[in-house]
Amino acid sequence: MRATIQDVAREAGVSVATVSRAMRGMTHVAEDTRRRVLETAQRLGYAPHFGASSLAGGTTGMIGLVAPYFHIWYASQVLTGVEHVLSASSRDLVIFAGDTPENRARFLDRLPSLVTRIDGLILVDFFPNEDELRALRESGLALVAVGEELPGVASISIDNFEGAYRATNHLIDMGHTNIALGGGRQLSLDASPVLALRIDGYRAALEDAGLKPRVEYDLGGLLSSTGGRAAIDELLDLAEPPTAIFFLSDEMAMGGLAQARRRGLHVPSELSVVGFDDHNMAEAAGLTTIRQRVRELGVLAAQRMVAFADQDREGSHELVPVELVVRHTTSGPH
Amino acid sequence: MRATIQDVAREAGVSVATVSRAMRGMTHVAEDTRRRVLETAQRLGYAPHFGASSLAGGTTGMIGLVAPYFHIWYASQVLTGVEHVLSASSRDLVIFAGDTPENRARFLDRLPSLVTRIDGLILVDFFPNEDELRALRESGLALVAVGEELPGVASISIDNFEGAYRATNHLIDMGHTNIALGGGRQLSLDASPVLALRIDGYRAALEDAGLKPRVEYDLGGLLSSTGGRAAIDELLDLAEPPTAIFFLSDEMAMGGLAQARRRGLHVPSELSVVGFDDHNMAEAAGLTTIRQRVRELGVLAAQRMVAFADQDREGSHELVPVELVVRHTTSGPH
DNA sequence: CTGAAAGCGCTTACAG
DNA sequence: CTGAAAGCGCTTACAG
Repeated sequence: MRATIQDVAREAGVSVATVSRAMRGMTHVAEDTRRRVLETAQRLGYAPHFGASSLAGGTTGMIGLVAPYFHIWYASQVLTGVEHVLSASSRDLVIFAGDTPENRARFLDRLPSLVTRIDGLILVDFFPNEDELRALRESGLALVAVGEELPGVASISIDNFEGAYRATNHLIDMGHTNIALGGGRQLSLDASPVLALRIDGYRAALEDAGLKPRVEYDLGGLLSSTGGRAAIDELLDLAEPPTAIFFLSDEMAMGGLAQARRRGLHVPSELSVVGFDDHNMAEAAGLTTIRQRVRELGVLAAQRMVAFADQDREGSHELVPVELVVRHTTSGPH
Repeated sequence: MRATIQDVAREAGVSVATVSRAMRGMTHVAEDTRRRVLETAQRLGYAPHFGASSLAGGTTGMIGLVAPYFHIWYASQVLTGVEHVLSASSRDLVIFAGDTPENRARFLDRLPSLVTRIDGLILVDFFPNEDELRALRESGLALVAVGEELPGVASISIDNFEGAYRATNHLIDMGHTNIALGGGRQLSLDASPVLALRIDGYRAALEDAGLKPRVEYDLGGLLSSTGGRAAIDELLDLAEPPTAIFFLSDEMAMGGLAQARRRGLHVPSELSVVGFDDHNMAEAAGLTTIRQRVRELGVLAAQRMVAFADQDREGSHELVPVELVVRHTTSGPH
């Protein structure tokens, strides 16, 4: 049988109220009493009943996190960052996947039932529309968004525009004028403000250098290694192939790198390649890329969430800087 | 204000007991009544209070999962598999990281308090020692282990021995006799039965083919891309370099591939390479490897856990088969 | 600093 | 099929 607060109270010769106070480190408990209670609890293997605490206290100490997936590099990095902070402050993490539209809808439907399960919710790349955002707000949960700026809610993201600008600029600095964008031709940009920002950054860099973006240099393909392969194939079919390509993600870039090699295109002498992410395989691939410290996004989000417990919730946006990492896939054009 | 079961009962003109039964789909409720209750609940936006339910009912509908990390390929794949199944059966997933010895200890210490938070626990690559296993058992939580066989607990893993055997055998079939093992010189094998099994598989394949394992062919390095680089460097320093290498993981193999290329060693003509995992970047790299369907491990574990709710818990071990995927990094020796 | 008591919102026998 | 009531194990004013 589990020991209850009653058992501890009896054994320690105090009331349950005192046990409750002592266990939670509240003030106004004599040191002597506290010691005795803690000792007794330890001896009986007592741990408060979670449900009873949350019913009586109104708080759960659990934080939720929704992300599209967990098996992709980005989300898994955020997850680890969040987990570290939360476990250090002895909160637990409940995760929800919102991969398909149905799962998202189901998740949103469950919001009312989540309110008694978690104290706050971290949204990773959630990109809610107005209705969804309203539902989220009305839930009353503490909210932190990572990966996007959400009006009125605390949010954290990297500077996507700046990252893409720098990647492109690095290529321009090396003398390239014909620079393609791997993944630039996307089906639905509305769904991902992140990609839209990167594409804008690429364009801005070109324009600031007096270069004209060319439609045929916006290459298709998903941001995966398969997409990178497709982009390279498309590039090789161009009448005037570019001398450099900026891929919107490292996985895509690495897929592109492999395909370029396969098709006999030497990198960087015939084609310079820049990625985006600094994926954990990027160093091995020698890939020049934009490093985004994703784990840190998770850390900051969790810290923000933990801070909510104390002070009140402010909805400001925080931008984490990115960094250009030059490795071996870029050089001047020949 | 949240609506409570009282509110619904009053509005629907029934008792709270009836609301409770109707909401949970229990039998012995008139269809008419149920409809009315559900409608009212819907209208009031009622959702049962989680803490109250678990306090009164004794069950939480939450499942825990511990893994060393979540940002590594393997764990994140398992996680996604588990999440899919659990969310489909409307259970929630709470995650715990046991990366450092301190975190493991902390996690184990919290076991008594977890009992009222979760109904069951999925252990991913946990490798508990006897004491830890006893603590786990005594918690009374439903247990499922993935990645290892745990005496007396339901467990699921791939056939590590067989996978390594096949990888090595593929190399032997192609005519290689000098086959190195990337990652074969590990510091502490006790900690990872998984690696021990793979190493055994490699040795067994050699011996079955009448080949002698050579100590100097057990290459050091962690199972990461950095480790792969180190292994290749070590290999190139050997007096009689092997013509093939089996890496204990794909990330390691990909790191090795990159380093081989950098040092001017052509794959596969000068060195054949086989990995283990079928990591999502392996296809792009053209890497011949052993595919382990990790996501499926997660699916099976979660299904097993869900089944526990109904029937009783049986502690059998389930082996998920692996598969050799031949791509472009292997050929005969020259 | 400490205790008695109400209350949190459910579920579950027990009757009917 | 339905309801009244006890009970789950805490926390929190309120007194003292």
